[in-house]
Amino acid sequence: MTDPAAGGLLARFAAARQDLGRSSTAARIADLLREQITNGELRPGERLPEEELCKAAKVSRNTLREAFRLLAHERLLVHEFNRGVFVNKLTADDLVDLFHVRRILECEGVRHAGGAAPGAIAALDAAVADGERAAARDDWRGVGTANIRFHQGLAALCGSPRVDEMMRHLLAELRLVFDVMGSPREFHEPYLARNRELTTILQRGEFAIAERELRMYLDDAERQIAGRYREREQAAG
Amino acid sequence: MTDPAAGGLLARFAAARQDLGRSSTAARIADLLREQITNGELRPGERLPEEELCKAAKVSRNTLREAFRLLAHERLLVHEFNRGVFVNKLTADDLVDLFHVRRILECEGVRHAGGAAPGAIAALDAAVADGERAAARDDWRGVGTANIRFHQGLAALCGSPRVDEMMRHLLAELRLVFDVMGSPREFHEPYLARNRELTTILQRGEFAIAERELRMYLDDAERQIAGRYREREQAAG
DNA sequence: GATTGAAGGATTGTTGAACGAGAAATAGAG
DNA sequence: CTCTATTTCTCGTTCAACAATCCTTCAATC
Repeated sequence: MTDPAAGGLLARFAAARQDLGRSSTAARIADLLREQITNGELRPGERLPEEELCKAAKVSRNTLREAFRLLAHERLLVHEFNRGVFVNKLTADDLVDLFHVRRILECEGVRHAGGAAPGAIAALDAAVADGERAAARDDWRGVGTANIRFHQGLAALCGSPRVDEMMRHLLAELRLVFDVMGSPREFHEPYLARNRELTTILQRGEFAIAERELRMYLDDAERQIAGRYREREQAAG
Repeated sequence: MTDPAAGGLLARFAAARQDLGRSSTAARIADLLREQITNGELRPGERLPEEELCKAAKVSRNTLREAFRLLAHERLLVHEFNRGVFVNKLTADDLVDLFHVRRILECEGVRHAGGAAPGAIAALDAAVADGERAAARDDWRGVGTANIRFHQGLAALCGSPRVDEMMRHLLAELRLVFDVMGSPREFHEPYLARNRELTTILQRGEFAIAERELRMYLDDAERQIAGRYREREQAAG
């Protein structure tokens, strides 16, 4: 095909062509489902009946099943043999593990931020600035989205496509938890300033300090979410 | 269903029952394909034609497609829209990234091995012993399998199900590389002693030393594989 | 020789109908 | 209430069909 040594115009043209509507219906349905899960329309524990969903989506049941398989690997759906497919419902253990792996990946990124690609720290700054702008116009969903981008950017300091993908999955799973957190404002607001502070420390090249700060931040966030989880489970009886 | 507080006999029975033939045909076909990929019968770059494969496996094409979707998330297969499904072929960049992420996960495990679950270091010892036994009877495939178990065990020192899964995928991908490594004996033999040494250091509780040793080990392994890769690509012209 | 365009064949992606198996719900008896 | 049997629902799979796309081959032109 395209000679990899040819760089420039031809390589860019080929790459751009690759993106033009070249996705399967199954992938598109998976995107749709992912969107509904992460924006809260499909809730944790909810069952996804094939017949209903394929009619609503106007696709065949086989195609829907392929989409389900695509989403199962992101842990957004849980496939239970002969019982159907459910939106994943995180347990307290899941939460502990999620934060554990976040610590591994995000702290690794921060620890080695000195060797990160040129624009990686600038991207953090941009995410924080976007969050601040969204807060200024009371767009708390936008703040949440910028926050997610910020954390994706911390792991991206590792400069590893596989780490990036793992982090995407972790953050998608974490999105399932926002359900229990109540007001987006109340949840996200305190972290805006902390994101700004972390970014400033990183820009100063104080990576060990940044790592320490990030650990405390993640500990606090975990404690907060776990606390709400416990309340929720007690309220459910 | 089973009361989670009921522990003991009933919980163990329910868990065992969960494993009894409760997998779909799609999952079973995926297992079969995974086995063929990891033992070298299906080679990197090879295309998997649906019509042929579904006839050979005696399943319907829809079921085979579901199996493909299941394997794509492990990066063992690459799904190219409208062109078919291929056994993944690792690039030199993939190799660098694989070792990068291995360093993150395995070194994290070793660094914090002091807090690992009680049997975790014993499991490393068992894997090394199995490798030594396999070598003694000239079973070099068995040595390779024990080596993989050893590395899975290093990451398992983290005590995280998500890390375990990530590591499983990394090691499965790495299996794709063994194709280029020639003689299993030549490849695996030097690492037997190093696995034994690493385990001994861990058993002595010298975790920082173990981490240093593991980094050198992974650097050496990476250099070796990358060298063979370059040779192979030059030989291919 | 190289390049382009057209045609044909192969295969992928999707659809819909059908059927069997397993789980869940319901009904009836003690 | 518990237990058992039956019914209903839906999941998992199969099959056949068709449209769309890709790949290969061939012919024409420079």
